[in-house]
Order: sequence, then C-alpha cells, then structure tokens
Amino acid sequence: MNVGEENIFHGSDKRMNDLKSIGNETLIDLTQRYGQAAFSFGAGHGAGSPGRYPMSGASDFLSGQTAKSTESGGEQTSDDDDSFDHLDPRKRSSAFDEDKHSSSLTKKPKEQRSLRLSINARERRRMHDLNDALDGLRAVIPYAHSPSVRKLSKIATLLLAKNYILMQAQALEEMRRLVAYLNQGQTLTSPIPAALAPFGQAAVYPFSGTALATCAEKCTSYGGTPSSLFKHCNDKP
DNA sequence: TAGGCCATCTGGTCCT
DNA sequence: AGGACCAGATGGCCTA
Repeated sequence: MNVGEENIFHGSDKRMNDLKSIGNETLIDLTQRYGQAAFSFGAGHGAGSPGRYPMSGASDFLSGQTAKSTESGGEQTSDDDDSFDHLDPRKRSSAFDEDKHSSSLTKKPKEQRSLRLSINARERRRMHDLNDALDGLRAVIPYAHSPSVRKLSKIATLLLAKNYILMQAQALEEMRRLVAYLNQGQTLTSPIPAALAPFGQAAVYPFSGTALATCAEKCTSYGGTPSSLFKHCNDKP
C-alpha cells in the first residue's frame, strides 16, 4: 500500500479492511447497498445492459472539471464567503461553531482573525471543488443513479472507479485479442481459444449473450467514433 | 445508541 | 508572503 492509500484508509480498521478488499464480490455488496441496477458489468451479471450506464458522460468529465477549476480559481476571496446564508443547516452549524469559538479568538488581532476566515473560506472552496469532482466521477461510473438510492460514499466512489477502470482495461485488452484472432481469418462459430480468455472471462467479461451480440455490444459501447477495427460489425444487421 | 459519513475548522508543511 | 495541500479534531445527521 502506498502513502496515498494509507491516508485514505486512516479510519477504523474494520472499515479499512472492508474497503481494501473491494473486488467483484464487493461490487455485489455495493450493489445491494446502493441499488440492484448497479454493477451489472462483470461478476456474472450477464443480463445487464451496457447502455444503461452513463458512460457517454465520460468524455465531458475532464473538460467539465477543467472549466470548473478555472471558474473556482477566479472566485473572489473576500470574507463574504463566510456568510452563512448560503450554507445548509449542517454547514451552518459548523459555521456557527466558528462564531461560538470566536470568543477566544477575539483576543487575537483583527487582522489575524480576518486572515483565518479567508483561509477557512479558501479551504471550503477547495473541498467543494473536490466534492464536485467526486460527483463527476459518480456520474460516469456504473451504479444506480436514483433519488431513492443512497449516493456512493467518497471512499466507495474512488474504489469503485478504480475497479471500473481496471475492468475496462481488461475488457479492452480482451477485445484486442479477439480482433487479432478474427483478423487471422477465424470465425466466431468456433469456440474461443483459451488463449483469448487469459483473465478468466466468466468473471470479468462485461458483455453477455451470443458471440455476435457480444461483437455488436462492443462496437456500440466502445466509443462514439467507430473504429476501423469494427468495420465487420457495421456491415452486419 | 453506536457507527458511518460528512462538512468545517485549524495548524502545519510545501511550493511558487 | 500567499496559496495549495494535508491530516487531525470536532460536531451534526442518518441509519441499523
């Protein structure tokens, strides 16, 4: 475990162990916690429909965040950000706590107090930007997005995203092998050689159904720009 | 009621 | 010097 992960898991041991071991089995667990519609890729959720996932938003994510960062970077840094009217009750209570504690701070010079408020406001904005980024991440990873379904926690979002990236990479690699195999003049009617499923296809393969359906699913799921690699699929009904 | 999750404050450290 | 980043502390809300 690297330093970053150590920092992430500075919570209770139980929680840390729960999250460190996140894998396909954990995806199922998260499915139960956050909604049955989630995580139907891989792990034997063969009936899942790839089109359900908001993957089309992935390309917008980076650009969106860039715009957001630029925008937040241009925010004014006055102490107006410490006004309470824009805060929800939870935030307001903490803000009032700051006021409550201010009795001890009144002994400090006014300038220091003002500086402290400015730093607090900056930190709040930073954390809000971080949360916006996490929301963007939640929007592009597969779990049930519904008002009746609890939002993924921060740590669950990060771990699920990591697993999702790994699974996508595996699927892509497997597809490349499949394309190479097809380019050698073989047909899909023959069983797929074991060499094409080095990752344990049943466990990680994100598509289900027949070989032809799999091919079509892949072509439609892997990108808005049709690759020349999949011309053979476009020619078929 | 305990535990999980979160927002916020705060002081320290590093970087520009 | 000022800003970004980080981690610890604190307290509130929610759920099992």
